[in-house]
Amino acid sequence: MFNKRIKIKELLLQPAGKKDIVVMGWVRTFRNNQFIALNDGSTNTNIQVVAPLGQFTDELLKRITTSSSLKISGELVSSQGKGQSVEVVAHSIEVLGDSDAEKYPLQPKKHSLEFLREIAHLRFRTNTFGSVFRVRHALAFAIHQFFHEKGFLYMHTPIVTTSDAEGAGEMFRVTTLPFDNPPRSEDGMIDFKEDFFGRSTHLTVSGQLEGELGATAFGEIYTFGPTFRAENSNTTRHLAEFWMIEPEMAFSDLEDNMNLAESFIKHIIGFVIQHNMEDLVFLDQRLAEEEKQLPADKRSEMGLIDKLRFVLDNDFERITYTEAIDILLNSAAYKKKKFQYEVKWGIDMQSEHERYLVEKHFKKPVIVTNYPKDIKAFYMRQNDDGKTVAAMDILAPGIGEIVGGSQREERLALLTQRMKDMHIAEDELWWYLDTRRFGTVPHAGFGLGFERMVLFVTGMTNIRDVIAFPRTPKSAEF
RNA sequence: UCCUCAGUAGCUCAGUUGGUUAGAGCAUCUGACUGUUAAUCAGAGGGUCACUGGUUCAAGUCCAGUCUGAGGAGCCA
Repeated sequence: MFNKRIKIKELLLQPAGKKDIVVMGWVRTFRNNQFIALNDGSTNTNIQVVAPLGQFTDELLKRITTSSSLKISGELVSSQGKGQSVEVVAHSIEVLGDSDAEKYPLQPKKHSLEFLREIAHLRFRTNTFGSVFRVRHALAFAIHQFFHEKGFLYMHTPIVTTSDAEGAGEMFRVTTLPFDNPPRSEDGMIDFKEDFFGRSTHLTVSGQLEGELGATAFGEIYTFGPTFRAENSNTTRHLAEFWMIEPEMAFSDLEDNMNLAESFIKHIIGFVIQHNMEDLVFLDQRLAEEEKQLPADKRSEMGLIDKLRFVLDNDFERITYTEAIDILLNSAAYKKKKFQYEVKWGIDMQSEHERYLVEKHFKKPVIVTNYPKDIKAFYMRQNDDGKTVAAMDILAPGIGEIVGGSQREERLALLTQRMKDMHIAEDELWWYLDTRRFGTVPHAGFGLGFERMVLFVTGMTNIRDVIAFPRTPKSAEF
């Protein structure tokens, strides 16, 4: 067996004196021809490996370069140096893989995030991305734990879909037709009957409609999978391929939905605080360092960890859309004409309005409910006032909309009327409407953009830095 | 897609009014040193100034277009 190693995270907790230790990892720095800072990705803290002078040949020592991979056997001793309490004295050093220092792009120095994006295949070997992706993993794990413990069923909804009815955004087409000379029907249109699935297909923009099918049988389900939008969005908050969590609950209304969303967000933040404090401390310091370069009024009032604790310890503010508009209309910012866009009942709130509510007025996450029906999707349940729907968005400081959800319209007649009004073809969604034909129930759900959650928890500011291999317009390297 | 800004060594950047052979720090290489903490000290190598075209006696510098990146907006999660 080759892998008899101890992970560095575990090794650092061991008392000095332990013999016959095997560690493997990649070299971060090699100082003084003696001291190797070795990292294996289990933690940002390196183990210091000491190669006593004279015990190893120059030929071997020359091969210990940044990011070369080593297998070290030795003994754990208390360190004579100041930076660490224990270190490994090497008895043997085996170079598993050389790394040509002249060609290796990462140096033991600070790199810009933009540069690291260009070498996304290697950026995991930096402290920042080490922490980000360990936190990302912990969040994913906590999500499954939360829903599992609540009795939700993890449902895998399809990636390739046939319905383009939801209108959640532009879609990527999936086809095997030759695009230089596709088959055409008599009217000159491309004949998708000849295509692989015998019809037009796309990558999914949401698993919600299929999720509702699951919820109306299992009661409570969630999805957690990749989602695709072919929008030409070039922002720090948008990806063409991103991961989304979409729970759906039968026998639930809008309030149940809000309660679920709030406890869900608190659970996963709590999990990371409990299990990833070392990474959070690093990210907290990184953010503080970053913000030093900003003008004073652009800096956040709280550090990263304080912000997460604050979210955990406080109830989210819950207001209706109508109340939100009133707050905006009565705000000093409005009266001083600080808003670029008009404020009046019926508008789809702009980023500046959401930011005002979250960052200036309430200074915490805000759940806005009961939006005008004209700016929301067809499946949202109509309220008795005839003007609004039972929708809810959760707005987070620095990120904006992090959750979008609603109670769904369970009444067939009202749902089909709404579809007619919005020119959505009923026959394409016959299977969806069957849930309302056979034992319909009040139900609700929401979607949470996973990467936006990772942004919030890590304090990173660009969504391309919290997914391993970002897909954005004109960019799909790796 | 729109607006703004940027692109000079492997990285981060400087480059004056358009004027001789384009600079610095870090990294790399060579040597010295050896309990270092992004080690230190000395020396060396390293450039299609994003690309294409234009103006000019002369362009890294001015103009136009293209590409790429960043920030903001829209769309949204």
